[in-house]
Amino acid sequence: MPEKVHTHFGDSDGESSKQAPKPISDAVPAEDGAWKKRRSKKRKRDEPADNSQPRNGEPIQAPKPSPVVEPVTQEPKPDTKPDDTPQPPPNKTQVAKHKNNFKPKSFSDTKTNFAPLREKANALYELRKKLPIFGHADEIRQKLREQDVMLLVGETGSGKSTQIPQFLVNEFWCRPTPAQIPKEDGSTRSASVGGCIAITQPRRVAAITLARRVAEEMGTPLGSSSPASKVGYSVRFDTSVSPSTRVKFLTEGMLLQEMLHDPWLTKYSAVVVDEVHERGINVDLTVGFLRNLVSGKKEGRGGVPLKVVVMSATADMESLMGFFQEGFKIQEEEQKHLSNGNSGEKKETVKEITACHIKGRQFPVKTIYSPAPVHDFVDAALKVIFQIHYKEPMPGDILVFLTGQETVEALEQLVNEYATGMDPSLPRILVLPLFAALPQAAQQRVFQPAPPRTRKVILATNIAETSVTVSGVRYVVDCGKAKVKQFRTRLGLDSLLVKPISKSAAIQRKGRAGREAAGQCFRLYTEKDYLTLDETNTPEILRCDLSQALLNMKARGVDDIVRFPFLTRPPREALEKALLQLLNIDALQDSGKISDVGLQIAKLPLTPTLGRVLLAAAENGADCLIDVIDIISCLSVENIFLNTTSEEKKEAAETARRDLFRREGDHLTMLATVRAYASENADRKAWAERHLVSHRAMQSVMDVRKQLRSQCRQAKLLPRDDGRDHTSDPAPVLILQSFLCGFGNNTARLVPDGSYRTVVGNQIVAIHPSSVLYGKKVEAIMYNEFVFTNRSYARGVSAVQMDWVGEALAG
DNA sequence: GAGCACTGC
Repeated sequence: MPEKVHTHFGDSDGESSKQAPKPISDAVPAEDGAWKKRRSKKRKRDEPADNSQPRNGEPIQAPKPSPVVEPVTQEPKPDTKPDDTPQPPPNKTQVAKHKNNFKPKSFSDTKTNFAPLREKANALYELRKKLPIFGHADEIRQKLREQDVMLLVGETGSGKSTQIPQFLVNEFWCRPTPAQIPKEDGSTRSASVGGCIAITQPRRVAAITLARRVAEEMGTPLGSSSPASKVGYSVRFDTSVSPSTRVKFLTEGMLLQEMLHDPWLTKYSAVVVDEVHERGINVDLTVGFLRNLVSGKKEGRGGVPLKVVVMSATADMESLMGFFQEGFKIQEEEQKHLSNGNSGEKKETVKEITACHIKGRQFPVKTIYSPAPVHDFVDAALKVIFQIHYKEPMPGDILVFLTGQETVEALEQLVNEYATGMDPSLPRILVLPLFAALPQAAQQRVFQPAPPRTRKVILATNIAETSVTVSGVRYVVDCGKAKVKQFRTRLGLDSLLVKPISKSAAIQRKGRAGREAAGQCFRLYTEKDYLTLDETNTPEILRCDLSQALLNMKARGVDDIVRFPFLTRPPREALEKALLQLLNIDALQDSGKISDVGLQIAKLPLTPTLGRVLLAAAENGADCLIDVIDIISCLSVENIFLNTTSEEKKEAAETARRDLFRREGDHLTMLATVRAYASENADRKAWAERHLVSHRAMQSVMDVRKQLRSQCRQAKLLPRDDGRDHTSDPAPVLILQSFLCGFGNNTARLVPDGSYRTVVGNQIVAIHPSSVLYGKKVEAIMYNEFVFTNRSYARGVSAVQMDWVGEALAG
């Protein structure tokens, strides 16, 4: 019997609310967790026929003009006479010389006429002047003339990501500088150092969007569209730069990759590290290497300084300050040590790290806590959604943060159910789910404006916290939880668990309500609970398998891992485990130095284990390698098989996929799928739809495959001109044995009670239901992933023989 | 009987 539900949400800010909350619809569920019982009638969500989706699974992008143009509330300040006005267009003769195959992008029509670009830039300049950061331009320039390291806290909406590079690009220190660089034999060579600014981003879309925006603001074409382009970007599978590039946006991974070849970053005068607060493992490595660079002697740069700007949205700058100061202190002590006894020498001025805090432009967001602890946040969210809908004026969409697909779909169904019983005089409700596994076209619906008299209710996972901005949101409902992946060193297994978020994540979620107007954030937890949350997110470096990070460091000559400047030092146990794993796959010599195998693996865009598999396959011949590359490509993208959620489709899917399934397991099934997809020359998209295979995922697979093949050709693991179609039958035994070279530890054998137990550690493990071997009993299995969700699952599973496992483990 | 979010010459 549905009870009458009253709004429990008090107003925590002490501001008196205008009126007492009204009771909301009678039609709100009574029992806790009622949604859990409704899961049986899930509706289908298969990849729709749509040709407009971007290629290679590029994350969704809101169709908004730019990531930085914020609503303007203040009067423009008097003109500050900046010296970074848009550049005059480069002369036409220069452009005309390069007539051949520049990828025409959005600037194709302006290849020889930059006037429109300039006009646009001039118009944008008016907007730039109003950004909160704009008034700080001179201060920032001045500080960086004197110091090499700057920490910059810029709240959301401050404009830091687009403006900082433009403030700096015309500084005197930002020009290419002739330098003498010592060679190994003691002589020197002349080279030019600097001239470019790099700005790192954690995500690909962000790097590309920002580059596009800054190019517009600077009145220059983007990337490779013209040789005169001053702004470019570089992300995996897509690099767009020109000989004149001065400002380059890149992903952190890309900068790390560049550092493998150019450890002194000689192209750059400055590196701007953006979004440090997100603390992905790549950003930790980046700042570690950068600290070594700025506090060292810079011999590889011929002494030319590198400016480093570290930017964050949260004010936790103290640890970063200490981090860079420690680097300078160590350097100073070393110098003191060297010049010992020479006390008359003038002491160099102590280097300082400057800091700058820029207020953001956000509208106020009122926080409303739950007065009592919430047991079922799906149920609580349902009530709050209708409370908002009944009480609050239009317009104003609602963004609800949930933990995963399951809770999103459950709440979706509930909201739709109760919305049908609503008073028809009320505005309608449009429920839109949003999570990464959702097909592109369904994700795009979130960005379309709501029909008239309709309120959008977006039910999202963490994807909406950082990766995606939805406009129109004035109300945020935050369940206070998120799924977090945690690597457990001792068990060698990943867990995906629902955990409370951090304060800074809670603030981030709340901020999503104040981007366009004043908003409200309903927290489905008490204020007391909020106060007990961690300040910041746990850095990824404490939560993941470190073997790839360590191999990266070793490949850059960091032999003593313990002395590496970690922003947060991982526990010794985790480091040791990673070292052991690298030793196991022969990536390291017994001395701890990197081996030739290790060096080869480090250059591959793969985890060390997958890299090892690739090298092992190469030893089994080119045919085997070609096949293993196909499989590895599948393993390094999202699931290639679509979920078949509806009953009718399920049977059709089984039939359609039957010719792809291989009894050897998931690996050979993936191979069959890639081969069939690749040999489909007529219409791959239709083929994918027929077989319920994700076309988006397969496009990424083809990108990775192409990249890996080309790298293997370069490394002479594959013959140069292997243009011919690969048609020989696969050799399952060789393929699986190659995989065992990397995954020998990821094996389990069937025990008499019918369950599988790991060969190393004797732990119980179940085959994941997504596997073709689900429910099958074989002598032994090898798997790519060992994950704990509700129980321990092996994912990416193939049948193997125990004697192969023995051989692989014996080395 | 199941899928937080990112990323890589």
